[in-house]
Amino acid sequence: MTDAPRDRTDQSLIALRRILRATELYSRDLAQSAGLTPAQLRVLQITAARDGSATPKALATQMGVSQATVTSLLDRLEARGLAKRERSETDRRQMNVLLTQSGRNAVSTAPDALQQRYVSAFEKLKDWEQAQLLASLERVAEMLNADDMDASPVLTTGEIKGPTGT
Amino acid sequence: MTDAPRDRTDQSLIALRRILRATELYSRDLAQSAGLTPAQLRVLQITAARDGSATPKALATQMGVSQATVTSLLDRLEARGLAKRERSETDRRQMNVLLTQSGRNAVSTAPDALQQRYVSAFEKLKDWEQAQLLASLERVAEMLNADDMDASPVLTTGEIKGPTGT
DNA sequence: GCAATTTCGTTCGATCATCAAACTAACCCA
DNA sequence: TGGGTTAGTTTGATGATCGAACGAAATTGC
Repeated sequence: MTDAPRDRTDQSLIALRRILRATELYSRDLAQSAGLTPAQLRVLQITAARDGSATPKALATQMGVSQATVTSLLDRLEARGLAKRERSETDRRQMNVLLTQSGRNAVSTAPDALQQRYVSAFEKLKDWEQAQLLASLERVAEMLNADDMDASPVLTTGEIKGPTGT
Repeated sequence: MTDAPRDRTDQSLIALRRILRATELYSRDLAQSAGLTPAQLRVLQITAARDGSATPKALATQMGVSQATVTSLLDRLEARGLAKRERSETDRRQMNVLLTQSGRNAVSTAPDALQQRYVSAFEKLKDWEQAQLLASLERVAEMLNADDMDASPVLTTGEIKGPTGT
């Protein structure tokens, strides 16, 4: 009973962990090389990816942290002149987070190392290999995501799935 | 409707990010459900995986954090009776980190949710699909790990080296 | 054998991330 | 108009993380 098909499950888990580990360690170096913390860089990246504008709420949701945390991250980024806040015109409760020129610089100065490395390797693959890899990754993502974990930038009205029910 | 024939590279990156995101958010819930922080849980898990004994140095290396950080994590775990430290006999500079019964409990009480979810899905796949998925994951892990995982410098706009010399 | 060096872990001081709870301001609905 | 809801902040607390300085043990050089 040593190496049954069980083995494959384990191996795939190990591979998955290697992927996670590599990217995690990477993201730290990456942020550091831009003089930022991982969390701060993520705020900038997400904002940049959203066309340079985002609300704290959206950031909190997408990052999976509380709004209070986002406030504190924004405070720091603003203090360093990487982002700025502006009241929304249409809904004056909301703030629009905008990147400054410095902020945009920081984002492009810190190219996503994971992305770079991965992309260059991916594009060296043969066509059918790419297709295969893509299918596999999507499958894994599905397997992990199961339910709709919110990948959408837009806010969905409705309650927040919180395990703590009051 | 959703996607125009987007580039495969992009799509695979998106899938990869979904994987990372899912696992990251997951690991937080997971640790919390065990009354621990993610970092603390990882110390316990790594120690458990090493047969219940590890040195701070080894933990620091594997986790990718400084030794000082490990010291502080161990202080907390020890204070809560989840782990304990013992001087090594063979090399009295070293400490052996050991799990207490509580510590072992905590590890098994916090089943790796990611693992659970993934495993059950994986094992539902057809045999050839499993093989395919495994191959793909290992490939991606390779792509990310690349032999020279050194803290690569910043930018390097444009050209990207390909040290894929097997 | 002994001084110099390296390795292992800790302490200290500082910065940052993170949260919950309480709070303000704005929106919305009836 | 007022009650309920939503967006964001403030506050106070805990924890993760690091670098630098440190002590102790091992290793190396000679």
